[in-house]
Amino acid sequence: MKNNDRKEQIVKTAAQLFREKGYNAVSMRDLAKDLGIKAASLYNHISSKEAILAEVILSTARDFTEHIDNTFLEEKSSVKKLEEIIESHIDLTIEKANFVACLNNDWMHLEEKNLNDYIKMRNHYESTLRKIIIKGMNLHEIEPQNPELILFSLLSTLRTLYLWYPKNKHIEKSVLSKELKNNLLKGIITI
Amino acid sequence: MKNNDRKEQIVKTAAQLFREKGYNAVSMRDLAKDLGIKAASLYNHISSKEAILAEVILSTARDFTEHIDNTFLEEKSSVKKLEEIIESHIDLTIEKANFVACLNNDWMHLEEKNLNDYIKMRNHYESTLRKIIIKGMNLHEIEPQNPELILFSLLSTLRTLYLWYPKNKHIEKSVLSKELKNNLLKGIITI
DNA sequence: GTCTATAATAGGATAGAC
DNA sequence: GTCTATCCTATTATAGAC
Repeated sequence: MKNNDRKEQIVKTAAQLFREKGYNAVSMRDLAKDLGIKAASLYNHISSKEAILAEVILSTARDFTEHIDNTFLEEKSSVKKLEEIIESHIDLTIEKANFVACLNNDWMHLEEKNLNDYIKMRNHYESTLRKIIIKGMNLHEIEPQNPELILFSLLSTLRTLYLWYPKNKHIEKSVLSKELKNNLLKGIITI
Repeated sequence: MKNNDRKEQIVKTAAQLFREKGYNAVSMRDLAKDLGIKAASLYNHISSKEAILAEVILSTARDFTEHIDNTFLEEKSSVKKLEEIIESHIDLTIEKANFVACLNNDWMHLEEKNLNDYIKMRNHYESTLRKIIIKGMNLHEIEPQNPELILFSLLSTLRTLYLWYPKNKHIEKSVLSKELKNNLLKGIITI
């Protein structure tokens, strides 16, 4: 097996285990067992357990960052931008649920430098979303409310979609997208 | 110090540490250190680390269960009941944020029997809330949508309020309550 | 009720053979 | 690239002195 395939496989399997049991409850022996190798062999592909976590979380954080940066720059209404953001969360949740779950649950187990990078990206994400909300408010597209509360109620739902989706896989993505937008936006959009 | 005071103090301190670092990242030495005693002394008050977690989580789950059971039995509209449920989440989050955080993050580290009890209570909670939503839908108080999605988008926000509140303590509870109800319900209530 | 000492186990990581 | 063997440390929990 080529080195990079193996590494990818390790990271992917780790994401699944971390999601199920939490980072600290998964041992390198557990991970190796799931891959059908011995724990020592893992270190030919990765430098440490934390490096795996960093790969899982930071790659996913970069995905989210890229999406919102693109959306931010578009020439569209704020409401349309919020809809695109909702869609990007649905897409990423469906595409890599275990990675998104890890990002949500285990970021605090990153060490120094990786933790810093993650927090920077998260702050950037929230601040970009905040700008979109406030601009929408100024242009009377969005109800004048506490923007922090809107930011929170939106993100809290989008960030935990990974908990809900597996139990409701039967729902069409297009239906989910439409209903979730309705659900989250109708409360904050001027009629 | 009386035995029960000490036990309460242990559970409360544990909840704070679990919230900050996650159950598995907190050692009995860490916990003892915060209490100014040695790890071995903890076992005069509690039987195991997991028993502390169970106390934290199950007591909080019982609080939530009691609240929703009371609300369910009242002679009020479904929307009024949802407002009461939102309020109970705000109250419990403010009152015992660390406990609520643990319940959300560390329930999967409960063992056999306690895990079972927790999941039973959670299922009961969700099924009661589901009934309220569906009744409201039948009475045309709530927009006809996928009830599972409404259930999820409500709960996802209410359950993670503990993440948001500490950063926004300056907001008046009455304002938070009013704006959050607006935010969460206006999207699902018939105009 | 708290201490010291220690048992028993599990964890991350490395060395070196193949 | 994977293995066995092993190091070193950390962990939960108990025994028994004070």
